Amino acid sequence: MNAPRSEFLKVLTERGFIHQTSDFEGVDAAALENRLTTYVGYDCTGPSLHVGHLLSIMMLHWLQKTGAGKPITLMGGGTTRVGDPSGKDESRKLLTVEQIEDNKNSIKTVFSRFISFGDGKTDATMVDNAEWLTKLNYIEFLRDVGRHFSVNRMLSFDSVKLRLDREHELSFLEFNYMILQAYDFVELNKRYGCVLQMGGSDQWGNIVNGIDLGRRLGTPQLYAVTCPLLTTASGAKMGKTASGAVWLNADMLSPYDYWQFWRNTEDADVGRFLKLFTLLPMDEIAKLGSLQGAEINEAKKVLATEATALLHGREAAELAAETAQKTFEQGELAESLPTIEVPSNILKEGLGVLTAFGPDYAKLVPSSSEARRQVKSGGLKVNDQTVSDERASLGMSDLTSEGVIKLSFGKKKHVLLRAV
RNA sequence: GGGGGAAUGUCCCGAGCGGCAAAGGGGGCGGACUGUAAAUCCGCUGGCUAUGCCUUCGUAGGUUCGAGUCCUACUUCCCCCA
Repeated sequence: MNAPRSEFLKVLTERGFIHQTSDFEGVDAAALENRLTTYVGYDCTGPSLHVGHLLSIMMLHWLQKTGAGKPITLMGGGTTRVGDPSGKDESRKLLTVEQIEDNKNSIKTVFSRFISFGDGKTDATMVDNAEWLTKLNYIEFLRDVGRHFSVNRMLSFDSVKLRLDREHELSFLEFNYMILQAYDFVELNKRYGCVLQMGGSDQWGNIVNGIDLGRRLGTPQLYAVTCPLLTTASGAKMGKTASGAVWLNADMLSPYDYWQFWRNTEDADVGRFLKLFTLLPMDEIAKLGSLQGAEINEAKKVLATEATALLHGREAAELAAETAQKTFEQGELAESLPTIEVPSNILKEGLGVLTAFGPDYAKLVPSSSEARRQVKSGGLKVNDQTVSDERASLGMSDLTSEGVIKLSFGKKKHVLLRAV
């Protein structure tokens, strides 16, 4: 792999986005000529994307910023009805068409934070593969596209092999997923002149299938670029918190919690994440990354604020930083912590601690039983006092002078109950 | 087509003479130590209106006071013989 000549690949390479490329020089050349129309596909399996998707979104961001080409965000309105078997042990429950539509609309909102849409040459476009996939005619499709796929070869792909090796069911429906994704690539080439597909490294096989299909169907040369699968330095899959995935939609995960997620990055990951998830110049990142010992906390704060600012805006990021500073460094009560409203008449009657921490109110623990266990191990606090009696109840007298009750789970997770 | 084996706690792997909320790991969570880090050590790891009740061992029935455990059928997978 020679040094890239295009700004686009230079940025991607030095920031650590690239896992594999099908033809580095080819992509480089297309980027130099600013004709690197590129797509990334997003399934509509959930109501929000999560940090795992962020890498590919950032790649589209750089694509646009360096002027290398036009970004296309492909919503998998059609493919989600089939379900990608990659990396999963079991097939997902089939989502209804309505659910998929809802998810799609909810997911869509995030992209405009990172790339700008419009009609200009490098403005991004959003398309939905339901547009063409739902209109396919089975027999025609088999004859035109299906004949180019070898089942022998399909069986050798990891996404399929994993299921077979583990003796798990793989339905014919899912087996078709890679064919549809390959077809998407070709279709996007025809419609938009798209020549590059990017995605996570688990998508490599699917993307290469698209390139092969394109060659057989006579498209210009297509390319693949994949980014590494995100793991933390200690090997854990990245993107999970106590309360689930690290969502990108603000209504699924507050900017404060999002900031916290980045703030808790492992030491060894700080430099890498700054390169991937912020737009800070490389020399500044190098400076931050070289901090040692406790000083590295400063770099983590920068990472948290910059990453949050990208997604939720500068103002929300700084508020989150400030909230964290009050809560963690000054030990004060920050009123900007995530807040749950509780009708005052419920407080007057007394609200059981277990219930208050549970899924009906603070949502800090998933069940009363879990709350009970946490009381035993000293993990729950009310107004910074460890809860020792699981039968205690919260009342109006627990309200602080600010009119709230601070509930804490562990050392890091805090929620305010506010009487209304 | 015939014969033999397997499916376990809805994160994963995996023990389980008929008395089982079910051994042991991994992962996760909490506590201690720290720097809101890692490593290490300790505890927890089905739900609930909770000294009790309810739901869990591929699916559906059956035997039994009692079934993850025995029987029958079905589903899926693996191995051997054709």
